[in-house]
Amino acid sequence: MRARSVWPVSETVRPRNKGDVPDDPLSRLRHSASHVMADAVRRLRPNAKVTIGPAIENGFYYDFDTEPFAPDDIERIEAEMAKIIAQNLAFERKVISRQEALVFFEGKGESYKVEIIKSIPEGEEISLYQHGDFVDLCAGPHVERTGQIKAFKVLSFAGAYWRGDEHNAQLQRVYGTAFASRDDLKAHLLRLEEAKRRDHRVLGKQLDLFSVDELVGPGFVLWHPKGAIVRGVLEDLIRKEVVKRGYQPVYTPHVAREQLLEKSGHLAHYKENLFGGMELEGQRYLVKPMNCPFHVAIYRSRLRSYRELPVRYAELGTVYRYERSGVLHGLMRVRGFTQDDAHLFITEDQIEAELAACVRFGMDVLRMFGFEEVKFFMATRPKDFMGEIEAWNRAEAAIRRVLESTGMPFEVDEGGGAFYGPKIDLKIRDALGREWQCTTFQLDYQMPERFELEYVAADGSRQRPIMIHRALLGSIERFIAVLIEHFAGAFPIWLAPVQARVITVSEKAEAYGREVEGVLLAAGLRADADLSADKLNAKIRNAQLEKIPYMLVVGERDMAARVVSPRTRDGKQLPAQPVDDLAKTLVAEAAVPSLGVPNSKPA
RNA sequence: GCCGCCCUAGCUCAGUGGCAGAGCAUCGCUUUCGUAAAGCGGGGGUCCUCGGUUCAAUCCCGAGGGGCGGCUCCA
Repeated sequence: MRARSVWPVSETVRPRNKGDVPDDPLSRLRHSASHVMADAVRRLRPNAKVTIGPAIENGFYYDFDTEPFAPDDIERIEAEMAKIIAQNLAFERKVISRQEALVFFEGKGESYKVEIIKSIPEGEEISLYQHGDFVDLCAGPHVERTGQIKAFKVLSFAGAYWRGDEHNAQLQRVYGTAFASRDDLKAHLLRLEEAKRRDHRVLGKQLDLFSVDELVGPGFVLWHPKGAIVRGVLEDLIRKEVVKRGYQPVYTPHVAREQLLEKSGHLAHYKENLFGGMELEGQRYLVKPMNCPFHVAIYRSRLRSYRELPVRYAELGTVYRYERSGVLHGLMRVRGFTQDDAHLFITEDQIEAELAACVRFGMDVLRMFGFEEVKFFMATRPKDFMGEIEAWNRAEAAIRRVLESTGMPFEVDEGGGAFYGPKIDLKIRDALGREWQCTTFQLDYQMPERFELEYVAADGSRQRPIMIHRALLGSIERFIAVLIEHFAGAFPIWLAPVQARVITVSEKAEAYGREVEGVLLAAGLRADADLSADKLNAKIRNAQLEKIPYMLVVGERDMAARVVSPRTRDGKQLPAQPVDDLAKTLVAEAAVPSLGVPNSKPA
């Protein structure tokens, strides 16, 4: 907003102490850029009301109450910002009383600012920041002068709700970013382009991995043959590892009576996410949103002894959850997905050993994909929790001990737990430095209680087991999306839908090409042959675009010498060699990694 | 769900209130070729759906469907 008078110069760059306001130089720069942007928008649209404009992880945004922006507003706002920056105005800070602040912003008609002031606790300092004519309620800190903002960019517009609540006014958000140098900005914009290039939705189409069909329904994934191979490899791997570690595979139905989910508590806590209620013969049925109640049903199918605990049921369970249409996103956020799920039924004194084994298992699996950098998170009791606080405290203490015993640093996500128990989450870091949470281990005292699960203890008494819900990859769909983006579509050979393609130089080598393909297939490799009338260069190009790890060129020369001329997708040509030799090499290289032995390099 | 933008050939995308276009792919023919696109020719469209305005709608308006960017990293 404009002020006629300029505040007396006081401290400029001084943050007020407030825990969650970041105060690194870059955040300061970006927050200052957001003020400049707000000023620019106000110059273009004097009636726009300002709200908030924080620095965020890779830039900043500012929310306005104004008419929606159009794409070409980006340039206009940038041009206006450039002027403000060229003026090299000083950022000035002033502390005023609550009353002065209210009068000032009410006078400007800045109702959002008034609301913010009213929400500031009594006794806290209220400060204004001004550059030129633009004054904003702001805790700071800021840079000294607008001229210090040397590299910025307005990125996009979006709708956002006041205070993030959809019951509140719809605001217009402008996203931007700023960096200390033009080179840094350029690098960031390149990263954004790279992320776009790796978008699993784009690659999924290009590589013919999967699709989502309007007729089938949004959020429901169709796995094409090539995507199905990737998924199959993952599922086989999980099935094998799970058995090695003492789990028992089970299968459960996709639909169940409403009572099951009522008993599990899902109906009460998950109602808005439940898919399709149907009524048949006077019974109400629901599509399963989680596997746990079904595994519980197996557990309670007969009396259990302490001797058989821990009981570990594993299932690649497909679940359906209704997600609001606006949040669906490729394979990342869908309405039907498969979890590499498992439920462990254990005694209280098995908690630590089992959780520790889970953590090891998770780390081993993640390492197979080359995810070495893993962060640990502990999520504690949320607001809408079920059960007794004492049980929660015991569970949280156990989790803490396990995490501490691993020697790995971990962060605590207060209130981030599920409604039935606290959890451990693992986050991986992909080739672009983005973090993804896939692996999760959740302790649950509630479900056994609700279903009155029991086991007979050594002294003959009936005791209640504790459950651990765990998923390593999480949702297979989402995990594959992460893999696609991590590898930029160039899967390591053990995951590649086609591992080797035979490319004939001309029709003259067709029969030999088929023979070579046969040898590869017989060796257990996923191979095919391009016998089309395309020229060699075109065939190579197609194989490159499909990101096939090995191309085996066969022409008359190779045919005569009974060899193949291999080329890798990195563009390297390997010496011509007998097919059997190469097949052996490839089989070894394509072996599915096991026990945490990595066999993957990110693209 | 909400706000904005988008929906044209299998794919990527031009375009117009009055015959609907390109490149790639596909099909046919020619070429028989040595490491990232051979040449020529043919076929291919309810311009997302429904309704309205108009002499006339792919285009303008409305509703619906689908997609994309977002929707508290708080003054």
